[in-house]
Amino acid sequence: MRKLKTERQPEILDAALAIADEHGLDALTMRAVAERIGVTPMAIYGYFRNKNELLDGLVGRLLTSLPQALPGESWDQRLGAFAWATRRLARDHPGVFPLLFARPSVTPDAVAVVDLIYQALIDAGVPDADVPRIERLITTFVLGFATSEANGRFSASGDGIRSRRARGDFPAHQRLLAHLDSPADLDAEFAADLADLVRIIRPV
Amino acid sequence: MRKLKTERQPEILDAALAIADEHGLDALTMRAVAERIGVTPMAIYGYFRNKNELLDGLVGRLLTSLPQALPGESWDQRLGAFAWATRRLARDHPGVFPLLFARPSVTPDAVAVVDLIYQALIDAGVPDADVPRIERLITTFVLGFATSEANGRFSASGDGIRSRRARGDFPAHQRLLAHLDSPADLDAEFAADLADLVRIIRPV
DNA sequence: ACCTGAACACCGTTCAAGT
DNA sequence: ACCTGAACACCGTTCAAGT
Repeated sequence: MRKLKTERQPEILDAALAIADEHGLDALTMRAVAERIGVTPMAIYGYFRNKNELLDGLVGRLLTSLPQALPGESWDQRLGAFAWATRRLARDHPGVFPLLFARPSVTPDAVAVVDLIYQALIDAGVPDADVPRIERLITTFVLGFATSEANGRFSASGDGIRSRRARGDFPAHQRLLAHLDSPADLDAEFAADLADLVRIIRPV
Repeated sequence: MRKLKTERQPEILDAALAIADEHGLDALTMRAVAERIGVTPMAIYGYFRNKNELLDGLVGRLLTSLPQALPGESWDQRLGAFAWATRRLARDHPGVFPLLFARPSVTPDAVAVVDLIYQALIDAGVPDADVPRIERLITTFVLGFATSEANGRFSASGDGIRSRRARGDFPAHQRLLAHLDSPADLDAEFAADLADLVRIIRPV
Protein backbone atom coordinates (compact mmCIF):
# COMPACT_ATOMS: atom_id res chain seq x y z
CA MET A 1 0.00 0.00 0.00
CA ARG A 2 1.96 2.98 -1.25
CA LYS A 3 1.93 6.25 0.62
CA LEU A 4 -0.18 8.91 -1.02
CA LYS A 5 1.13 12.30 -2.04
CA THR A 6 -0.82 15.16 -0.51
CA GLU A 7 0.58 18.27 -2.17
CA ARG A 8 -1.89 18.54 -5.02
CA GLN A 9 -4.86 16.92 -3.27
CA PRO A 10 -6.68 20.23 -2.75
CA GLU A 11 -6.13 21.17 -6.37
CA ILE A 12 -7.58 17.85 -7.48
CA LEU A 13 -10.60 18.21 -5.19
CA ASP A 14 -11.18 21.73 -6.50
CA ALA A 15 -11.21 20.41 -10.03
CA ALA A 16 -13.53 17.54 -9.12
CA LEU A 17 -15.96 19.83 -7.33
CA ALA A 18 -15.99 22.27 -10.22
CA ILE A 19 -16.75 19.52 -12.71
CA ALA A 20 -19.59 18.14 -10.59
CA ASP A 21 -21.02 21.63 -10.07
CA GLU A 22 -20.85 22.50 -13.74
CA HIS A 23 -21.81 19.26 -15.39
CA GLY A 24 -23.24 16.98 -12.73
CA LEU A 25 -21.96 14.01 -10.79
CA ASP A 26 -22.05 11.73 -13.83
CA ALA A 27 -19.51 13.94 -15.57
CA LEU A 28 -17.13 13.57 -12.65
CA THR A 29 -14.74 10.99 -14.11
CA MET A 30 -11.11 10.43 -13.32
CA ARG A 31 -10.34 11.34 -16.89
CA ALA A 32 -12.21 14.63 -16.65
CA VAL A 33 -10.50 15.57 -13.41
CA ALA A 34 -7.12 14.76 -14.90
CA GLU A 35 -7.77 16.81 -18.00
CA ARG A 36 -8.89 19.77 -15.91
CA ILE A 37 -5.62 19.94 -14.00
CA GLY A 38 -3.61 19.20 -17.10
CA VAL A 39 -2.37 15.76 -16.26
CA THR A 40 -2.83 12.14 -17.30
CA PRO A 41 -5.62 10.16 -15.58
CA MET A 42 -3.10 7.90 -13.92
CA ALA A 43 -1.44 10.82 -12.16
CA ILE A 44 -4.53 11.15 -9.94
CA TYR A 45 -3.84 7.75 -8.47
CA GLY A 46 -0.76 9.14 -6.80
CA TYR A 47 -3.03 11.30 -4.64
CA PHE A 48 -6.15 9.18 -4.18
CA ARG A 49 -6.10 5.42 -4.08
CA ASN A 50 -9.18 5.23 -6.28
CA LYS A 51 -12.29 7.14 -7.29
CA ASN A 52 -14.11 6.25 -4.10
CA GLU A 53 -11.44 7.88 -1.99
CA LEU A 54 -11.59 10.94 -4.17
CA LEU A 55 -15.32 11.15 -3.49
CA ASP A 56 -14.63 10.77 0.23
CA GLY A 57 -12.25 13.68 -0.08
CA LEU A 58 -15.00 15.68 -1.72
CA VAL A 59 -17.34 14.95 1.18
CA GLY A 60 -14.64 16.11 3.57
CA ARG A 61 -14.28 19.29 1.56
CA LEU A 62 -17.99 19.99 1.93
CA LEU A 63 -17.94 19.33 5.66
CA THR A 64 -15.04 21.65 6.40
CA SER A 65 -16.83 24.44 4.60
CA LEU A 66 -19.57 24.40 7.24
CA PRO A 67 -19.25 27.25 9.71
CA GLN A 68 -17.61 26.83 13.08
CA ALA A 69 -19.59 27.86 16.13
CA LEU A 70 -19.12 31.49 17.06
CA PRO A 71 -18.51 32.21 20.71
CA GLY A 72 -21.46 33.80 22.43
CA GLU A 73 -24.14 32.28 20.25
CA SER A 74 -27.07 30.63 21.97
CA TRP A 75 -27.70 26.92 21.41
CA ASP A 76 -30.57 27.49 19.05
CA GLN A 77 -28.59 30.04 17.09
CA ARG A 78 -25.80 27.48 16.66
CA LEU A 79 -28.27 24.79 15.64
CA GLY A 80 -29.92 27.15 13.19
CA ALA A 81 -26.59 28.21 11.74
CA PHE A 82 -25.70 24.59 11.11
CA ALA A 83 -29.06 23.83 9.53
CA TRP A 84 -29.11 26.80 7.18
CA ALA A 85 -25.47 26.38 6.23
CA THR A 86 -26.12 22.73 5.38
CA ARG A 87 -29.02 23.68 3.20
CA ARG A 88 -27.02 26.33 1.40
CA LEU A 89 -24.30 23.77 0.78
CA ALA A 90 -26.86 21.59 -0.97
CA ARG A 91 -27.93 24.47 -3.15
CA ASP A 92 -24.35 25.37 -4.04
CA HIS A 93 -23.34 21.78 -4.77
CA PRO A 94 -26.44 19.80 -5.67
CA GLY A 95 -24.41 17.22 -7.55
CA VAL A 96 -22.10 16.19 -4.73
CA PHE A 97 -24.25 16.95 -1.72
CA PRO A 98 -26.21 13.69 -1.77
CA LEU A 99 -22.91 11.90 -1.20
CA LEU A 100 -23.13 13.06 2.40
CA PHE A 101 -25.93 10.58 2.82
CA ALA A 102 -24.17 7.79 1.04
CA ARG A 103 -20.82 7.89 2.77
CA PRO A 104 -20.67 7.40 6.53
CA SER A 105 -18.55 10.26 7.69
CA VAL A 106 -16.19 9.47 10.51
CA THR A 107 -13.44 11.81 9.36
CA PRO A 108 -12.31 14.44 11.87
CA ASP A 109 -14.19 17.02 9.81
CA ALA A 110 -17.43 15.15 10.33
CA VAL A 111 -16.83 14.59 14.00
CA ALA A 112 -16.20 18.29 14.46
CA VAL A 113 -19.62 19.08 13.05
CA VAL A 114 -21.26 16.46 15.24
CA ASP A 115 -19.45 17.80 18.28
CA LEU A 116 -20.85 21.22 17.63
CA ILE A 117 -24.36 19.84 17.59
CA TYR A 118 -23.78 17.71 20.67
CA GLN A 119 -22.68 20.82 22.53
CA ALA A 120 -25.73 22.77 21.40
CA LEU A 121 -28.02 19.99 22.61
CA ILE A 122 -26.23 19.75 25.94
CA ASP A 123 -26.61 23.49 26.36
CA ALA A 124 -30.28 23.16 25.52
CA GLY A 125 -30.71 20.89 28.51
CA VAL A 126 -31.15 17.62 26.66
CA PRO A 127 -30.19 14.74 28.99
CA ASP A 128 -26.78 13.31 28.10
CA ALA A 129 -28.25 9.90 27.33
CA ASP A 130 -30.57 11.41 24.70
CA VAL A 131 -28.07 13.67 22.98
CA PRO A 132 -26.73 11.20 20.40
CA ARG A 133 -30.22 10.16 19.36
CA ILE A 134 -31.44 13.73 19.02
CA GLU A 135 -28.32 14.59 17.07
CA ARG A 136 -29.09 11.81 14.59
CA LEU A 137 -32.73 12.93 14.47
CA ILE A 138 -31.79 16.50 13.62
CA THR A 139 -29.02 15.79 11.15
CA THR A 140 -31.06 13.08 9.44
CA PHE A 141 -33.85 15.56 8.86
CA VAL A 142 -31.61 18.44 7.81
CA LEU A 143 -29.56 16.25 5.49
CA GLY A 144 -32.73 14.68 4.15
CA PHE A 145 -34.39 18.01 3.47
CA ALA A 146 -31.32 19.42 1.75
CA THR A 147 -30.84 16.23 -0.29
CA SER A 148 -34.48 16.26 -1.31
CA GLU A 149 -34.08 19.78 -2.60
CA ALA A 150 -30.83 18.97 -4.37
CA ASN A 151 -32.44 16.00 -6.08
CA GLY A 152 -35.64 17.82 -6.96
CA ARG A 153 -37.77 15.55 -4.81
CA PHE A 154 -39.84 18.50 -3.58
CA SER A 155 -40.05 20.74 -6.61
CA ALA A 156 -41.19 17.90 -8.86
CA SER A 157 -44.34 17.58 -6.87
CA GLY A 158 -45.19 21.23 -7.27
CA ASP A 159 -45.78 22.72 -10.67
CA GLY A 160 -49.22 21.28 -11.18
CA ILE A 161 -48.13 17.70 -11.43
CA ARG A 162 -49.49 16.63 -8.12
CA SER A 163 -52.76 18.44 -8.48
CA ARG A 164 -53.26 16.87 -11.87
CA ARG A 165 -52.92 13.52 -10.17
CA ALA A 166 -55.53 14.54 -7.65
CA ARG A 167 -58.36 12.97 -9.55
CA GLY A 168 -58.86 9.26 -9.36
CA ASP A 169 -58.86 7.58 -6.01
CA PHE A 170 -56.76 10.03 -4.06
CA PRO A 171 -59.34 11.61 -1.80
CA ALA A 172 -56.91 13.45 0.47
CA HIS A 173 -55.25 15.07 -2.55
CA GLN A 174 -58.67 16.14 -3.72
CA ARG A 175 -59.50 17.77 -0.42
CA LEU A 176 -56.15 19.56 -0.24
CA LEU A 177 -56.17 20.74 -3.84
CA ALA A 178 -55.92 24.39 -2.84
CA HIS A 179 -52.75 23.74 -0.86
CA LEU A 180 -50.87 21.44 -3.21
CA ASP A 181 -49.51 23.68 -5.91
CA SER A 182 -48.33 26.65 -3.95
CA PRO A 183 -44.93 27.56 -5.36
CA ALA A 184 -43.61 26.00 -2.17
CA ASP A 185 -41.64 28.66 -0.38
CA LEU A 186 -39.03 26.22 0.83
CA ASP A 187 -37.27 28.85 2.94
CA ALA A 188 -40.40 29.36 4.99
CA GLU A 189 -41.10 25.65 5.10
CA PHE A 190 -37.61 24.86 6.34
CA ALA A 191 -37.90 27.54 9.01
CA ALA A 192 -41.23 26.12 10.19
CA ASP A 193 -39.79 22.62 10.27
CA LEU A 194 -36.83 23.76 12.36
CA ALA A 195 -39.17 25.51 14.76
CA ASP A 196 -41.16 22.29 15.14
CA LEU A 197 -38.02 20.28 15.76
CA VAL A 198 -36.73 22.74 18.32
CA ARG A 199 -39.97 22.23 20.19
CA ILE A 200 -38.92 18.59 20.60
CA ILE A 201 -35.64 19.66 22.12
CA ARG A 202 -36.66 22.55 24.28
CA PRO A 203 -37.18 21.37 27.84
CA VAL A 204 -40.79 21.58 28.85
CA MET B 1 -40.10 7.12 -29.75
CA ARG B 2 -41.08 3.50 -30.06
CA LYS B 3 -43.81 2.03 -27.88
CA LEU B 4 -42.45 -0.13 -25.09
CA LYS B 5 -43.44 -3.72 -24.57
CA THR B 6 -44.82 -4.39 -21.10
CA GLU B 7 -45.22 -8.16 -20.94
CA ARG B 8 -41.86 -9.01 -19.44
CA GLN B 9 -41.33 -5.79 -17.48
CA PRO B 10 -42.10 -7.41 -14.11
CA GLU B 11 -39.76 -10.27 -14.90
CA ILE B 12 -36.99 -7.81 -15.74
CA LEU B 13 -37.57 -5.78 -12.57
CA ASP B 14 -37.50 -8.97 -10.50
CA ALA B 15 -34.15 -9.84 -11.99
CA ALA B 16 -32.78 -6.34 -11.45
CA LEU B 17 -33.92 -6.26 -7.83
CA ALA B 18 -32.43 -9.68 -7.15
CA ILE B 19 -29.08 -8.64 -8.59
CA ALA B 20 -28.98 -5.45 -6.54
CA ASP B 21 -29.99 -7.32 -3.38
CA GLU B 22 -27.41 -10.02 -3.88
CA HIS B 23 -24.45 -8.07 -5.22
CA GLY B 24 -25.14 -4.40 -4.68
CA LEU B 25 -26.26 -1.54 -6.87
CA ASP B 26 -22.96 -1.39 -8.73
CA ALA B 27 -23.50 -4.92 -9.99
CA LEU B 28 -26.84 -3.91 -11.47
CA THR B 29 -25.84 -3.57 -15.12
CA MET B 30 -27.95 -4.00 -18.21
CA ARG B 31 -25.73 -6.90 -19.15
CA ALA B 32 -26.25 -8.62 -15.80
CA VAL B 33 -30.02 -8.21 -15.95
CA ALA B 34 -30.06 -9.58 -19.47
CA GLU B 35 -27.99 -12.58 -18.56
CA ARG B 36 -30.22 -13.33 -15.58
CA ILE B 37 -33.34 -13.60 -17.70
CA GLY B 38 -31.49 -15.41 -20.45
CA VAL B 39 -31.51 -12.76 -23.11
CA THR B 40 -29.17 -10.39 -24.92
CA PRO B 41 -28.57 -6.95 -23.31
CA MET B 42 -30.28 -5.22 -26.19
CA ALA B 43 -33.53 -7.11 -25.56
CA ILE B 44 -34.03 -5.06 -22.36
CA TYR B 45 -34.31 -1.91 -24.44
CA GLY B 46 -37.58 -3.19 -25.80
CA TYR B 47 -39.07 -2.88 -22.30
CA PHE B 48 -37.24 0.08 -20.80
CA ARG B 49 -36.01 3.01 -22.83
CA ASN B 50 -32.71 3.07 -20.92
CA LYS B 51 -31.15 2.17 -17.62
CA ASN B 52 -32.60 5.20 -15.89
CA GLU B 53 -36.12 4.13 -16.70
CA LEU B 54 -35.36 0.67 -15.43
CA LEU B 55 -34.26 2.23 -12.12
CA ASP B 56 -37.46 4.27 -12.04
CA GLY B 57 -39.35 1.03 -12.48
CA LEU B 58 -37.46 -0.40 -9.55
CA VAL B 59 -38.47 2.55 -7.37
CA GLY B 60 -42.07 1.99 -8.38
CA ARG B 61 -41.75 -1.65 -7.44
CA LEU B 62 -40.55 -0.67 -3.96
CA LEU B 63 -43.36 1.81 -3.48
CA THR B 64 -46.14 -0.59 -4.43
CA SER B 65 -44.83 -3.07 -1.88
CA LEU B 66 -45.66 -0.64 0.93
CA PRO B 67 -48.84 -1.60 2.78
CA GLN B 68 -52.19 -0.03 2.04
CA ALA B 69 -54.08 1.49 4.93
CA LEU B 70 -56.35 -0.96 6.70
CA PRO B 71 -59.86 0.22 7.47
CA GLY B 72 -60.42 0.95 11.12
CA GLU B 73 -56.86 1.88 11.96
CA SER B 74 -56.29 5.11 13.86
CA TRP B 75 -54.24 7.86 12.25
CA ASP B 76 -51.18 7.17 14.33
CA GLN B 77 -51.43 3.46 13.63
CA ARG B 78 -51.48 4.22 9.91
CA LEU B 79 -48.55 6.60 10.20
CA GLY B 80 -46.61 4.08 12.23
CA ALA B 81 -47.37 1.31 9.75
CA PHE B 82 -46.00 3.43 6.93
CA ALA B 83 -42.87 4.36 8.88
CA TRP B 84 -41.98 0.84 9.96
CA ALA B 85 -42.78 -0.63 6.56
CA THR B 86 -40.51 1.94 4.94
CA ARG B 87 -37.72 1.07 7.28
CA ARG B 88 -38.12 -2.65 6.67
CA LEU B 89 -38.00 -1.95 2.95
CA ALA B 90 -34.62 -0.32 3.43
CA ARG B 91 -33.35 -3.34 5.34
CA ASP B 92 -34.63 -5.76 2.71
CA HIS B 93 -33.25 -3.77 -0.20
CA PRO B 94 -30.37 -1.63 1.03
CA GLY B 95 -28.89 -1.37 -2.44
CA VAL B 96 -31.89 0.10 -4.21
CA PHE B 97 -33.59 1.90 -1.35
CA PRO B 98 -31.49 5.07 -1.52
CA LEU B 99 -32.85 5.59 -5.02
CA LEU B 100 -36.10 6.69 -3.39
CA PHE B 101 -34.25 9.82 -2.34
CA ALA B 102 -32.65 10.37 -5.68
CA ARG B 103 -35.65 10.06 -7.95
CA PRO B 104 -38.59 12.40 -7.45
CA SER B 105 -41.53 10.07 -7.36
CA VAL B 106 -44.65 11.34 -9.03
CA THR B 107 -45.85 8.01 -10.28
CA PRO B 108 -49.35 6.94 -9.21
CA ASP B 109 -47.71 4.51 -6.77
CA ALA B 110 -45.93 7.35 -5.02
CA VAL B 111 -49.00 9.56 -4.95
CA ALA B 112 -50.97 6.73 -3.36
CA VAL B 113 -48.50 6.58 -0.50
CA VAL B 114 -48.58 10.33 -0.03
CA ASP B 115 -52.36 10.30 -0.08
CA LEU B 116 -52.38 7.80 2.74
CA ILE B 117 -50.21 10.09 4.85
CA TYR B 118 -52.24 13.17 3.96
CA GLN B 119 -55.35 11.39 5.19
CA ALA B 120 -53.69 10.36 8.44
CA LEU B 121 -52.62 13.94 9.10
CA ILE B 122 -56.07 15.27 8.29
CA ASP B 123 -57.56 12.76 10.70
CA ALA B 124 -55.04 13.84 13.30
CA GLY B 125 -56.47 17.33 13.15
CA VAL B 126 -53.60 19.03 11.30
CA PRO B 127 -54.96 22.15 9.54
CA ASP B 128 -55.33 21.57 5.78
CA ALA B 129 -52.81 24.28 5.00
CA ASP B 130 -50.12 22.55 7.05
CA VAL B 131 -50.69 19.00 5.83
CA PRO B 132 -48.35 19.05 2.80
CA ARG B 133 -45.51 20.52 4.84
CA ILE B 134 -45.91 18.02 7.66
CA GLU B 135 -46.10 15.22 5.13
CA ARG B 136 -42.76 16.31 3.68
CA LEU B 137 -41.34 16.66 7.19
CA ILE B 138 -42.34 13.12 8.15
CA THR B 139 -41.39 11.39 4.92
CA THR B 140 -38.10 13.25 4.75
CA PHE B 141 -37.20 12.03 8.20
CA VAL B 142 -38.39 8.46 7.67
CA LEU B 143 -36.71 8.20 4.28
CA GLY B 144 -33.59 9.79 5.71
CA PHE B 145 -33.43 7.46 8.67
CA ALA B 146 -33.96 4.37 6.53
CA THR B 147 -31.43 5.56 3.96
CA SER B 148 -28.89 6.27 6.68
CA GLU B 149 -29.28 2.74 7.94
CA ALA B 150 -29.08 1.26 4.46
CA ASN B 151 -25.91 3.19 3.78
CA GLY B 152 -24.34 2.45 7.13
CA ARG B 153 -24.29 6.10 8.14
CA PHE B 154 -25.35 5.23 11.69
CA SER B 155 -23.59 1.96 12.35
CA ALA B 156 -20.24 3.30 11.25
CA SER B 157 -20.23 5.73 14.12
CA GLY B 158 -20.75 3.00 16.65
CA ASP B 159 -18.24 0.23 17.08
CA GLY B 160 -15.73 2.29 18.96
CA ILE B 161 -14.79 4.54 16.09
CA ARG B 162 -16.49 7.59 17.43
CA SER B 163 -15.28 7.17 20.96
CA ARG B 164 -11.74 6.74 19.73
CA ARG B 165 -12.13 10.12 18.08
CA ALA B 166 -13.29 11.59 21.33
CA ARG B 167 -9.88 12.76 22.38
CA GLY B 168 -8.51 15.87 20.82
CA ASP B 169 -10.62 18.97 20.68
CA PHE B 170 -14.06 17.42 20.75
CA PRO B 171 -15.24 18.33 24.23
CA ALA B 172 -18.84 17.27 23.79
CA HIS B 173 -17.77 13.83 22.60
CA GLN B 174 -15.59 13.58 25.67
CA ARG B 175 -18.46 14.37 27.98
CA LEU B 176 -20.79 11.92 26.27
CA LEU B 177 -18.28 9.08 26.06
CA ALA B 178 -20.48 6.72 28.05
CA HIS B 179 -23.35 7.18 25.58
CA LEU B 180 -21.51 7.02 22.28
CA ASP B 181 -20.74 3.38 21.71
CA SER B 182 -23.91 1.73 22.87
CA PRO B 183 -24.69 -0.92 20.27
CA ALA B 184 -27.32 1.51 19.11
CA ASP B 185 -30.65 -0.26 19.34
CA LEU B 186 -32.00 1.36 16.22
CA ASP B 187 -35.46 -0.13 16.67
CA ALA B 188 -35.84 1.67 19.98
CA GLU B 189 -34.29 4.82 18.58
CA PHE B 190 -36.66 4.86 15.62
CA ALA B 191 -39.62 4.34 17.92
CA ALA B 192 -38.52 7.23 20.13
CA ASP B 193 -38.05 9.46 17.10
CA LEU B 194 -41.51 8.66 15.82
CA ALA B 195 -42.99 9.41 19.22
CA ASP B 196 -41.24 12.79 19.21
CA LEU B 197 -42.49 13.58 15.73
CA VAL B 198 -46.03 12.59 16.60
CA ARG B 199 -45.85 15.12 19.39
CA ILE B 200 -45.40 17.77 16.70
CA ILE B 201 -48.53 16.60 14.97
CA ARG B 202 -50.84 15.87 17.86
CA PRO B 203 -53.07 18.87 18.50
CA VAL B 204 -52.27 20.54 21.80
C1' DA C 1 -43.25 -8.89 -32.99
C1' DC C 2 -39.33 -9.87 -30.64
C1' DC C 3 -34.59 -10.68 -30.33
C1' DT C 4 -29.46 -10.91 -31.75
C1' DG C 5 -24.51 -9.41 -33.22
C1' DA C 6 -21.31 -6.41 -33.95
C1' DA C 7 -19.69 -2.07 -33.04
C1' DC C 8 -18.89 2.68 -30.73
C1' DA C 9 -17.58 5.74 -27.38
C1' DC C 10 -16.84 5.64 -23.14
C1' DC C 11 -15.40 3.97 -17.98
C1' DG C 12 -11.92 2.74 -13.70
C1' DT C 13 -7.75 0.68 -13.08
C1' DT C 14 -3.21 -2.40 -13.92
C1' DC C 15 1.36 -2.48 -15.12
C1' DA C 16 5.70 -1.22 -16.86
C1' DA C 17 8.27 2.45 -18.34
C1' DG C 18 10.01 7.23 -18.68
C1' DT C 19 12.45 11.61 -16.70
C1' DA D 1 9.67 11.66 -6.90
C1' DC D 2 6.35 12.27 -10.08
C1' DC D 3 4.21 11.38 -14.28
C1' DT D 4 3.09 8.95 -18.91
C1' DG D 5 1.46 5.29 -22.47
C1' DA D 6 -0.50 1.43 -23.62
C1' DA D 7 -3.55 -1.99 -22.42
C1' DC D 8 -7.49 -4.66 -19.97
C1' DA D 9 -11.91 -5.66 -18.63
C1' DC D 10 -15.66 -3.57 -18.30
C1' DC D 11 -19.92 -0.04 -19.21
C1' DG D 12 -24.55 1.98 -21.74
C1' DT D 13 -26.26 2.41 -26.09
C1' DT D 14 -26.59 2.69 -31.62
C1' DC D 15 -27.70 0.48 -35.65
C1' DA D 16 -28.72 -2.97 -38.89
C1' DA D 17 -29.98 -7.50 -39.33
C1' DG D 18 -32.22 -11.94 -38.29
C1' DT D 19 -36.51 -15.07 -37.43
